[in-house]
Formats: sequence, C-alpha cells, structure tokens
Amino acid sequence: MQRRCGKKDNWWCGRFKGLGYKLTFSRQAVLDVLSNTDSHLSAEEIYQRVYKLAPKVGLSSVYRTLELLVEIGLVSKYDFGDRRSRYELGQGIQGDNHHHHLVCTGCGKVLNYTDFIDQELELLKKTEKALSKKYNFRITNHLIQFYGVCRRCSDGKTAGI
Amino acid sequence: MQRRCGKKDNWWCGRFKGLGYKLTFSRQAVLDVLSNTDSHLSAEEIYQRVYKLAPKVGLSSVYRTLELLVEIGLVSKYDFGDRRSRYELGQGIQGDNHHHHLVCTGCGKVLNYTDFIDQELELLKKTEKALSKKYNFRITNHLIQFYGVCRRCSDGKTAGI
DNA sequence: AATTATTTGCCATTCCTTTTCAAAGGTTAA
DNA sequence: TTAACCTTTGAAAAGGAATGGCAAATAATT
Ligand SMILES: [Mn+2]
Ligand SMILES: [Mn+2]
Ligand SMILES: [Zn+2]
Ligand SMILES: [Zn+2]
Repeated sequence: MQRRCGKKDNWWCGRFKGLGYKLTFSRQAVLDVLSNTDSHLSAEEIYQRVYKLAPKVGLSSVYRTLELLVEIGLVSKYDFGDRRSRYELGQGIQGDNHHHHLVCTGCGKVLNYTDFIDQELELLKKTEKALSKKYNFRITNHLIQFYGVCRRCSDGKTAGI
Repeated sequence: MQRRCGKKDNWWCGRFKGLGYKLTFSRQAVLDVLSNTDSHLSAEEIYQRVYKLAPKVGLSSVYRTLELLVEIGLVSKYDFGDRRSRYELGQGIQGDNHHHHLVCTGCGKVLNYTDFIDQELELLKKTEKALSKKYNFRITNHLIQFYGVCRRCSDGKTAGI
C-alpha cells in the first residue's frame, strides 16, 4: 500500500517469509501495535490502535492476523475471564519475556510476574517429562495464572479495569 | 416439582441452604448431571443431559445455575480453547479432587492429572506468598494447564474429540 | 393453605468471532 | 515494466455462546 515489508525490517519479517506468508501492510500494522504495548489487548483494542495508523484496515483482518500469529507462535492468546480473548507478543516458553499472570477477579487487572520463574520452569520441565511419558502427550506449552483480589478492589472501591 | 431437596440429601444441600439459596429442581438436576460425569461438560452439554431427566428445565436456568455454582465455589469453570466454557464439580484448591489439566490442541481432549501435585502445591504456596506481598494481591486460586498433542493426533489421524 | 421473595422458561437480545465473496495486493517470471 | 497467479483484504452478513426482561411458577416459611 505505502511501504513494503521493510520499514525497519523487523525481526519477524524473516519468520513470515520463511513460512510462505506475505508480510502485508495490515499484518505489519498489527505487529506494530503489539510490539508497542505492554498490556494485554483485545482484538477490538488492537483494531482501534491500528485504525489510527491505517483506517482502511478492517476488523476481520485484525482477527485473521491474530489467528495467524498465534498459529505460528509469535503471539500468545489468553482468556482472563472477561469474555474476550487477549493477545500478547511473545514466543511461549523459549522467549526471553516468558512470564505468567496474576489476575484480579474484581477489576480484571492483569499483572505479569516472573518471580520464582526458574523454579517453576524446573518443576514444569520435570512434570512435562513425566506427563509426556505417562499420557503419551508431546507437550508444547503451558499456562499458569493466579487469581486474586488486588488492593484497590479489596479496599471496597467497586471496579475500574 | 416432583421431589423436594431431599432425594439422598446430598452434601451440597447444606451449603445451598446455608447461603440462603433455594435448592430447586433445576439446580438439583444440574448438580446431578455434574456429579455423574468425569468429563468437562459445556453448558449446552449439561443442558442436553438435564433435558433427558427434566425436559422442562431451560437453558437459561442451566447457565444461571452454573454461574451460581461457580460463585459459591462448588464448580470450576474452564476455558480449554474451544470457545465455550466448560464446567467441573469440585471445590478449588481445598477439594480432595484438586487436579490440573493436559489439553490436546489437536482434538481438544482434556486429561486430569495429579502427578507432582504435591510439589506443585508447595511451589505454588511459596509463589503465592511472595506475590501476595509484592503485588498486594490476596490470592484465591490458580490455574495450571499443559498443552500438547496426544498420540492419536500426532499419528496423523485428523481429529475426533 | 396462605404468603412472599426467589427462581424459572421462554423468548429476544447482545456481542465476540467467523465466514463469504468480489476486489485489491504481493510476488515471481517474462 | 507488464502480466499472470495466488494470497489477502474489506465490508457486510452470519454464527453462536451467553445474557437480560418479564410474567408465571415455585420453594420455603407462617
Ligand atoms: Mn503477559
Ligand atoms: Mn478436570
Ligand atoms: Zn482489582
Ligand atoms: Zn488429540
């Protein structure tokens, strides 16, 4: 449309082309949004941010791009209980930003944490190994979330996202 | 409608009444279904089983009952990635049937496992304690799921639930 | 049996997500 | 560059899980 894949020739260009996918304007836009946030955006929220940069990109394309990104492992998709999926750039276990989540059931706030992540990973590794053998599963990923009530919410304040 | 709360005066009767909820026919039916399965049923599936015993019970009531059961902690609600919530009788961490899940991303099959559950719980306890303090969360629950591909699915067979 | 607040059934409705399909885009080869 | 080819897109409609509204039914209590 305007620019080709290039721009800053991001690290994901290679991954895309290698798999035979075209690095289109829409996809680039979604990736740009995802790489410029540290929160867990919904498809709609991503769409709104994409809209500011590229109003012609449709919501369907955002959904389709997200689906693709999840499939090729560039993005993780989460359910935090607010009835819509939320997305985050990052490549599962092997990524350097691997972390788990702390979710407030009062206001929906989500925190990343990495405390004890090493010990967690050690235990997970052991568990994975045993489960793989016992249940004949090839384990590829895991999900850990803690649920609780944040300070603000337990102080009576009703809500607030 | 036919029978009152009684029947066999199940263990959940007390819990219900204690909280001021009426133990109605519909609710009893949902609980009956949940207590007679070891799989992770969706609302629709629960409704279909309830329908066989009590065709007059509506889908809304099933949803409302499930919501209530989750709220009072008798039932756990899960998202295994197939775009509908799934429910399981059991009371979180303190229950004697506490377990975690192994999900096949190919066919959607879900296994319960309890291997290493003691060590997991130990680590979780430690983590919870640290996170509580650090992030000012009162932690009430946790979720652990492993994702992988089951034998059948990795053997090429396409699907099968 | 009468009373009363709760709960239900049966819609319709909401809202996230997917599908459809013709038009536009990117990629490669001439 | 141009042409050919397959992929991807945008707009709109459809799908589908879950929820809301309301009069009628019901469980618990008197
Ligand atoms: Mn995160
Ligand atoms: Mn289970
Ligand atoms: Zn909160
Ligand atoms: Zn499978």
